[in-house]
Amino acid sequence: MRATIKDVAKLAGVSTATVSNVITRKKYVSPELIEKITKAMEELDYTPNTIARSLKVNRSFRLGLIVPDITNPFFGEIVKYAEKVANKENYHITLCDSDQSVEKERQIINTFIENGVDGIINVAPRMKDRELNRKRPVPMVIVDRPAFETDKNIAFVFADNFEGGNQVAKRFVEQGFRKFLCLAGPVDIVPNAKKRLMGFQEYILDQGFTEADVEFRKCDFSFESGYDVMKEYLQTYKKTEQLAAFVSSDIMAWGAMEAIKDMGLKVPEDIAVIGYDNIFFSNFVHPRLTTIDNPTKQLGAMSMQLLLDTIESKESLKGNYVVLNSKLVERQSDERLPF
Amino acid sequence: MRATIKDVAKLAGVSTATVSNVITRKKYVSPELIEKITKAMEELDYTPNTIARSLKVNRSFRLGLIVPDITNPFFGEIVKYAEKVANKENYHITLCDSDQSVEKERQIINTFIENGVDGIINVAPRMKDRELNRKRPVPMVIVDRPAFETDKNIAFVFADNFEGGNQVAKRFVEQGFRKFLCLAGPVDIVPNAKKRLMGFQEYILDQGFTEADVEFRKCDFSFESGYDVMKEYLQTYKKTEQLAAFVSSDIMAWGAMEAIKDMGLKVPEDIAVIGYDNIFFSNFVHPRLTTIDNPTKQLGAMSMQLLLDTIESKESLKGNYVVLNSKLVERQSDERLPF
DNA sequence: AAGTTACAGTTACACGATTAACTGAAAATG
DNA sequence: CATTTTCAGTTAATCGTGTAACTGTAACTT
Repeated sequence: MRATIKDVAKLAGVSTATVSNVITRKKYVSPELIEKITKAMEELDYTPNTIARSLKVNRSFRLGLIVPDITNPFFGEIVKYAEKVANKENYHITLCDSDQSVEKERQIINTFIENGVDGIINVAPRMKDRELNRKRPVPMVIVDRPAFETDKNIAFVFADNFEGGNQVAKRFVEQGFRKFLCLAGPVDIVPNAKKRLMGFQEYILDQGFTEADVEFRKCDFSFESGYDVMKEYLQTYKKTEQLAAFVSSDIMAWGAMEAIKDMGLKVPEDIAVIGYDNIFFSNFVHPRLTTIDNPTKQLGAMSMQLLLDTIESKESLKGNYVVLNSKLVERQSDERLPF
Repeated sequence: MRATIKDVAKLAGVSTATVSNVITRKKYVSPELIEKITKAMEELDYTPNTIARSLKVNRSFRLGLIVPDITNPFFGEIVKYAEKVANKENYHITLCDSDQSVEKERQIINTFIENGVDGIINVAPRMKDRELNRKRPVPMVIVDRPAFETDKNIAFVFADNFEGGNQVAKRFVEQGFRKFLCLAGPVDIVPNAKKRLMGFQEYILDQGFTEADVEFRKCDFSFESGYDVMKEYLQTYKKTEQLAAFVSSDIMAWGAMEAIKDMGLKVPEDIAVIGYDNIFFSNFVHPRLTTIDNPTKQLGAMSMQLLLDTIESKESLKGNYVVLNSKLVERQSDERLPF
């Protein structure tokens, strides 16, 4: 049986209050007693019962973390860095995978609250803004997704995806491309997917190109959809000049590049490709994928820091926006060549 | 403020015991009271305080999960499936990333126990057998790693990596290769890395080949080490016939294939490659990677099921071994060609 | 020296649930 | 009808902490 604070108190010949005081360091205890108590704790292999403490102080030192798919290294990285800063401050993470289902997301949030987490980090939620902003008894920070401003104890940490789409377009235009395609993500469901597309389109149109110069197709961010949609697009494609394709997630871009190869075309010679996310392995697919670096490390670390700061300060989140920068990382998949 | 069981009892005009009984369904309560109490719970938006319950019943319904690197999709998949079965039985997962450090692993286990988890799943631990087998107050199941038999409330779920290495060798030999290389993982630290190598070597030697026919190099399972070690190997490499390379993790194999390309050679024309793990994306690198399917789904699901079963039955784990099968998945990276 | 202050350490209650032991009225028994 | 049994529901203890309120001694004040 595990030793309790009473056992320690008895062995050390003091009251439980004194033992508690040496553990929490909230009151002065004489050096001799500290010594005696410490010895007793060691002898009994005592370790405080966190659950009992949680009940008493009404804090669990646990944080709930929701991701759409832990299998995706993009989310894996966010989790990793978020966890790093949580652990440094002695908080623990309860992870749940929502499988991209709004229903599950809802249910996860509820059980998190029942389980008494001190805060929630919700990565790329699929919920509608309105539901997201519902008042909850614990602070929640939303990662990788903007929303309309609010003050319901919630905050947002995300990269500016519109600007990201912009950068891609700028790059293509500056290199002299004149025919554009965007394989967009699920623009109806994922706000960032829409932002990427809009940033891309707007820049190009601003440069004097016409709607006919910049086509787009809807996908769902998965490898398969990148492959399928690109393949279908290429059925009716006639090469007249080098096409510039913005495939708005790396995983999807890998799929699109496979489709291009399978159709007997080459990247970048026939079709230049730029992705989005900068997943680690994108540096190693062939050709190395030019992409927008989505700052996972900062997304994870900053959102967690923000959450912990508000928990520790006992203040409320105030609907703050933390907007991070993305930058283009130039590799080989988008080289401009004589056609 | 959150409503408590007392508030519900008062509003419904009954004792807290009765409320508790309708929640836990352990005793008969008349339909009328159930009705009244349910209404009261709804009105107050009551939800039981899990922490208080945990303290009382000495169960937290939380499980600790340790992985070496959550960024690696191989571990991501294990986590995903483990979590799925845990949630189905209303358990929650606390995830920690050990960053492959034994010291962190040790510390994580300790805080898990302090935090009162009901059980621990330790994926691919880096600890030595002896420490792993130390008696602990909670059951622990070890995933993706064998160990010497023991009965200290511990169990093991893993795939037979020796047999996996065997299959790779068999495949190569049957296809008619006669010159072999193995880029092995960290054989001193990770038992499975050693098993893969041994399974590979033994089969080949059993077929009458000599030690000179089958070289090996030590790596650390990372992309970079696959790249670096292969590149270095190729410095002194003279092509005299098609080489068969077993690169014992997919991620490492991607690196090795990049190195091969960078050195002006081709896969599989000059060097055939087989990986290990069957990470999702290995189906999509170019050429599609032939590999051993490491059954992540089963590893995750079965280990969790085993853990939950013993927790629910209040029995102890008895050092059981659950050995899963792996199978070769044939793709394009190992095609045998006229040299 | 009497009265006040300071303070190390203890007593006892609270956190929110579960549950063994109890109560008392109705039903069953002979 | 008297006695036992049954059982829905209550009372009160308990889980392992933290902490406000209290105690008693020693030091300080005047």
